[in-house]
Amino acid sequence: MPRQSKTYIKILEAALPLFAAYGYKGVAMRDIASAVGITAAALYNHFPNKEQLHLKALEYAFAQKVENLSTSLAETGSAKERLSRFILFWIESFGDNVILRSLLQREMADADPIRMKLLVEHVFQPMFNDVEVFIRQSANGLNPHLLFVSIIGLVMYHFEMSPLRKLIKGYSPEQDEPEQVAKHITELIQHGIALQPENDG
Amino acid sequence: MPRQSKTYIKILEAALPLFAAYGYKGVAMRDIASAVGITAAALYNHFPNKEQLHLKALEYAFAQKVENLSTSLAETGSAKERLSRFILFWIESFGDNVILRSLLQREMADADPIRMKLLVEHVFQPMFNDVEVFIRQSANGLNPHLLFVSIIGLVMYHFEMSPLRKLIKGYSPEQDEPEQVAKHITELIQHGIALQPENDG
DNA sequence: GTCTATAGCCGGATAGAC
DNA sequence: GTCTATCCGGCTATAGAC
Repeated sequence: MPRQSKTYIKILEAALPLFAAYGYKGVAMRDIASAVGITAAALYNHFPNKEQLHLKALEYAFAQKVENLSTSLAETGSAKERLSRFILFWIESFGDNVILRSLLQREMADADPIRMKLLVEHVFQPMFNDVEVFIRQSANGLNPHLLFVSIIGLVMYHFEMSPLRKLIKGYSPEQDEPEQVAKHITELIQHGIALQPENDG
Repeated sequence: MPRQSKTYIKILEAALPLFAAYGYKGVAMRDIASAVGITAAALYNHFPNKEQLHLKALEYAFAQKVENLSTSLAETGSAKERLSRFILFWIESFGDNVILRSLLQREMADADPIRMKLLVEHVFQPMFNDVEVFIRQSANGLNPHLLFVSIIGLVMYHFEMSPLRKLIKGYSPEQDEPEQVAKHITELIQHGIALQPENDG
């Protein structure tokens, strides 16, 4: 395949933070162009239209992540260790990374079929494959699919809610620390909240 | 305060599903007007501009929900029952309701301070107040704020991911049933996933 | 491959008749 | 309070010179 030019990559990398912050419709071709240092007309030498530029940018952002998957989730260590690694990987890859997290957030809201397929192929399917066996043997009776979604949601929502959570009374900044979030989630998933047992039959 | 006219309410109710589906920038004043059955110019007899219409629509959508809060979360029953009621309330109010869920999703992505404040005042703060005591006494050592976010995230993400989850291998439609999701979440929060204990000290 | 200039369209908002 | 008509700005995309 033909090697991508340097400008091509520069465009993708300039576009990603803009799409993340303002959404597809909130970003003008002029905005991307000026972030790169060229004019809007020049963009059309590299992409046929805005939609394709957006799609290639998403692909560029998420395809890179796949490579790190299998290596960082190698099947070693205790169940507890592997769970911790999985959670930490999500936090570092998609939670604590404002750009990737916002892109994911906006894509799920728009729910465009083509982009959903892209995300499943590059992120969620490989991820699910890597943890399915682990999840299946660990979870006592819990459906693997549901549990997969639960763990991801547990991670992502802490970061998605960060602009809002700060406004709830009693908030303290330490709750935004990735380490605190990771610890909390790991603890919760492993043991639950231990309600006072009344009739637990 | 002056009573809102019938058309005023009709406009809000016509606008909400549009904003939910296409986002603020994805909806034109002409779109809202034609959904109501009037012209765009007529909208300006009721709202000064698009931004205010949007804000009033959000307020209308979420303010209604507050009233149901305290009644449905009355402080009766066992801890387990109250947890179940809380989870079920979120699922029925914001998860299974495509419009409210999508609105929330898009607002959190945009993170506009004024709208964040609106959501906190009308939804999250009252909700947190209602469950804080309950959460505090139940959770052994877990931070109430973090746990509050965890429970909400656990609920919401199942629904936010629904357009994407269908594409992951091994998906079955029953996983989308609100009852299944509720059961799964309640079970997970209470007991965790029960990893093989190795050194749990 | 980038520029300037511009076509063509769409969207928010206003003016003024009814 | 709603209409028609219209202004104006911003946007995607193209044409053509360099």
